[in-house]
Amino acid sequence: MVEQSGSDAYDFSTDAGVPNLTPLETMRHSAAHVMAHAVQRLFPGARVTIGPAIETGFYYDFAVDTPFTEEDLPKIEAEMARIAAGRHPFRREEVSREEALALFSSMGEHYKVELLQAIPPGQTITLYRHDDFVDLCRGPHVEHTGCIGAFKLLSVAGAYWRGDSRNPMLSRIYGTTFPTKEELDAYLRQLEEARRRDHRKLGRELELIHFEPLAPGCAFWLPRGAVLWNTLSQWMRGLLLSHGYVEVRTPLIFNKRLWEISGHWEHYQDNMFVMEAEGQVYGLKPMNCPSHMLLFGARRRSYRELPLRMHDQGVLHRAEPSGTLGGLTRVRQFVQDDAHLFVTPDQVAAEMDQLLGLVDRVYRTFDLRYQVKLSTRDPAKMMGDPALWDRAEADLRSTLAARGMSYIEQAREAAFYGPKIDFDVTDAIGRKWQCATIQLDFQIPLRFDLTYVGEDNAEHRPVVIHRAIFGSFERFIALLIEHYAGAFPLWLSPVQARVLGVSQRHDAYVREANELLLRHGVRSEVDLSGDKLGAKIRRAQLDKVPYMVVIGDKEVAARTVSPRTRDGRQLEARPLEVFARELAAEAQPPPVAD
RNA sequence: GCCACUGUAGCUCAGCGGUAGAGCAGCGGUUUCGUAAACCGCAGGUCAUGGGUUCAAAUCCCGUCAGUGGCUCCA
Repeated sequence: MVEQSGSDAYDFSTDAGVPNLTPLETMRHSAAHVMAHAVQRLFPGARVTIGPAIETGFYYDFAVDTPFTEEDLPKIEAEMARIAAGRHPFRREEVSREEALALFSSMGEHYKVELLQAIPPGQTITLYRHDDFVDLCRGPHVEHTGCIGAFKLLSVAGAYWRGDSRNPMLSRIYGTTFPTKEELDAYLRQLEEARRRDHRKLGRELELIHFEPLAPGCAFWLPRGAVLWNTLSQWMRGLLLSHGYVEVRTPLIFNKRLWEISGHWEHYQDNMFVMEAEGQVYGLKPMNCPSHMLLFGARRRSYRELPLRMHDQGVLHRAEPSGTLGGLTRVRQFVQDDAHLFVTPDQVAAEMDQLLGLVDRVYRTFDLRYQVKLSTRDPAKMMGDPALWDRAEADLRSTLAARGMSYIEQAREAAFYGPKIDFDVTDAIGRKWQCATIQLDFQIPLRFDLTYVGEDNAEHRPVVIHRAIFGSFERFIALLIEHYAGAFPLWLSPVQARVLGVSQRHDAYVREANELLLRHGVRSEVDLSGDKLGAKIRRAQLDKVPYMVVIGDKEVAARTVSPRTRDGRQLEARPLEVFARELAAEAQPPPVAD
């Protein structure tokens, strides 16, 4: 439901200054204090830890013997309301480290003691008090507890202390607050609205996808979902082939020895599906790169072949932990619009530029907004030649800048094998999902001992770029379903037209019109139910069919059709042939090149 | 994997210790109807699953599976 923001008001280790909270964040953070106060009144054993404002509200993590349940929330809300009504002023207090340690030790707040010990020497330590509650906190806060706005507690969750799964699990309560009741209600309504366009709900209602408990994390694609998939898959092929890619198809199952070469066996065995046959151990591929490395290395390669752009829509499997699965956004079986580019170091910048253009073209085609993240080296775990890293990171920054793309840079977030650029898209309920990704890899060519023969007749090491634009078809389609709320643009619509007769007397011409549309390549179907036209229209609307083709006495007599659009417009009657040609033309996919 | 919650007909949900219900969808019939729901009838469920408590369990307890919201993870 909520995304942890980067601005943790208690993270003393990374920010020496006073946090610069917006008024809304200040109010939310103060609400977190009031919630902690309420919790400690109701649950005297609860120990406080941290409780920041986040993008959608606030949370507070508590150490308790028995975790909170949702039934506890109304009680806590009621107690918060009492504290708010008391209008207790927030009081800031600077104390010495010793005073603070003594205070929190005496209170048994050992998590606060641990936080205190992490504060760098010389930094001012502040307490914030209201009524009889005290918390270690940098502030700022609102004037008094009456100023925390219209609040609501939303959910409980487990969360590891300091975000580390080796640490104890704390009990987190999420809440939100807004300056006015109206804004809070608007937010809650917006959450409701978002649930209506959830791809899991629409995917079922529109008969796109299906799941079975016997195949957790693996989607069935129903006929209409399969149309979506195939349409996107073909369009992507066209786009990539027109940009100098070649397509390959590679095996799903490889001998364990391949995974030992690639390093997966050592690091990611637990996330792989492993099987055995005739005494040999095999693994289902979790990614395509090793197969592509084998293909590149299968014969001598010349510099004249580079850049070599190898596309593969192969099926991948990852044994994701059960607790992380969800709808189409996190699955165990998926397909990426994957490619590996084999390039010389000199070609990196130009390839990056082409890729950024491709990514932008694709996301503009679907009106999807994305956020760009550049991840640069972590000196502690980077491998390879630092000069190569220097140049690659500089290339990435300059190509991003040259295209005028705004991005956030995340230092130390790169993989050990090279820097990367990720593109995040937000789903209906505000969660961010990584879709497109561009990753430089200096290590894998080494592991597979890949070389090409240069102009100088000597062997050279290529650089590999892993890249996907949709990311996975599964996740991308989930986001498209939510983005369009199931009302796909014509070229993607699983059903583009449905032919509806006013009465069953018109059935013969209804069938004829449908067949003509099909022959023109339009994805058309008929509604031959005995229902009245109104009911057929209603059903087509709910199915989000772009064109309803109405046929009655007039149309039969004149050999015309009367189209109605999904957005309720009634178009003028026109000859059947004319409509079929118009629709076929309008249903063409967007161009893949200018 | 960890924390919390949920699992009743294809879908949405009611029932919450006395032995299963509605609407929609489906099927049959009547109606032949011009732009978001015609009418009548029928059928459909070992109440996720395995165990336990009880005279009696969909209802209470435990295990398992799956889903949902988070946390960790996402090469």
